[in-house]
Amino acid sequence: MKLPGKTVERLSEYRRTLLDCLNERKNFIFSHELAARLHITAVQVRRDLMLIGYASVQRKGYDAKELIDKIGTIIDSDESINVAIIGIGNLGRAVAGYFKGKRSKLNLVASFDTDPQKINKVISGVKCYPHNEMEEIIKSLGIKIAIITVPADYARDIAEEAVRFGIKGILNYTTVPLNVPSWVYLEEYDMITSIEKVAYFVKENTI
Amino acid sequence: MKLPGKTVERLSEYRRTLLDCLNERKNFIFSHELAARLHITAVQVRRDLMLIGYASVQRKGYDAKELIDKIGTIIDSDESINVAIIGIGNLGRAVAGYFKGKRSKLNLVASFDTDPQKINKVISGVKCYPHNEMEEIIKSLGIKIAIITVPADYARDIAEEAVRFGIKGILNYTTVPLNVPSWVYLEEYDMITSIEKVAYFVKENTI
DNA sequence: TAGATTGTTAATCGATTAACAATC
DNA sequence: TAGATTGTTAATCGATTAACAATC
Repeated sequence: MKLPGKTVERLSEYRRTLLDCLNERKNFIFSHELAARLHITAVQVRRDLMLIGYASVQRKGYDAKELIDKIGTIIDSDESINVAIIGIGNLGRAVAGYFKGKRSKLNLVASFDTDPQKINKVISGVKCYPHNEMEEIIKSLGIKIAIITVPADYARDIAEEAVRFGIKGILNYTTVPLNVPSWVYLEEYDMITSIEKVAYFVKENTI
Repeated sequence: MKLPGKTVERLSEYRRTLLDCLNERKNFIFSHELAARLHITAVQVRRDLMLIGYASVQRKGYDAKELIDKIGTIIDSDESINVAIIGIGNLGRAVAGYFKGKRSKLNLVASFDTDPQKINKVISGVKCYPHNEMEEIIKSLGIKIAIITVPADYARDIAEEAVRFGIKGILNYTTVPLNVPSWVYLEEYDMITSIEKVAYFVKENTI
């Protein structure tokens, strides 16, 4: 089932919001409550859940536990997926932090760097391997997703290598747009763009 | 002139690509060349530039220097805008790094944290102030934009304070959706969502 | 000239929202 | 029951792409 990208993003957010609900001992939630927590509309919630074929319990709302499981069957893989962070500087460590304590289908199993100070140490909970062992480690651990947080100048080469070694999905946090073959899924995020966008709309709002 | 958000994002990217061109001593660029570097279509480039009213030099393409200036008049403010990073952990430091050496209208002038180890030190090129001086510093320096990189549990309170002290735009990197008044521009980015999205489409591509 | 490139309108695509009958 | 909530279709909105006349 190939869902719209935006729906996939929201499903990820629904799931985490529902986990919060469970922590609050709130086991059922109405569409408008879920919507309010995420600052979207109730219609959007219902439409997304319609797309994945989940129905509420009438008069009680959505069963948080059930819906969490349902979302899992849609967006998670059957087996766990191994992930690597390439470039374990400040940004890489920040990203690594998000994996800590999260038991999910996504396992952060390696990081790569060229700094001798970092190599073979455990940084932010994950072992850092030298760049020249990338091929071996990616293949032996079956790593499928790479998060690229290297300095801009290395981004293109690193991505090309990662793809050659078998990576199937890339999350690119460098400011360099990457070129990947069609069978590799690429998601790019550029912090500078975001900051400039905020500045633009602040300006427009105050005119 | 209120441009579509997506166009604003691309203008930011055009500008940086054009700066690369100048560094390569490439002073003129055709729409399809600019498009190729960003992996978008030439039509999109031309349409965006149409929206800001920039015309090419026939047969030579766009004048990089001129277009950079033109984009500046559209997306930059007249005066510089002061920015603060709230929470100078790994992510905060990574973001701070993007400001280094960039001479733009956006000045990173302060960071805030509660860790006594960090307070009153210069971290990643910017002085870190204690959390309890936020009001004073935001007001005295006229800080207009806050980048929030604190742990999730503090996000809501920090945002509420920032808004109360005069912040007009927020870039939220925590996983907590924020509630802000309508006159504050809010941009949110959630790394977990992005990673899960990549995992979903990798799965769908390989089915 | 012929071919490449452009700016702009119209058409298409995709995502959000409005409307509403059905349920409890 | 009356009111709240739901799932789903149709309408709207916004963004991208196709089409094309104009320029050099």
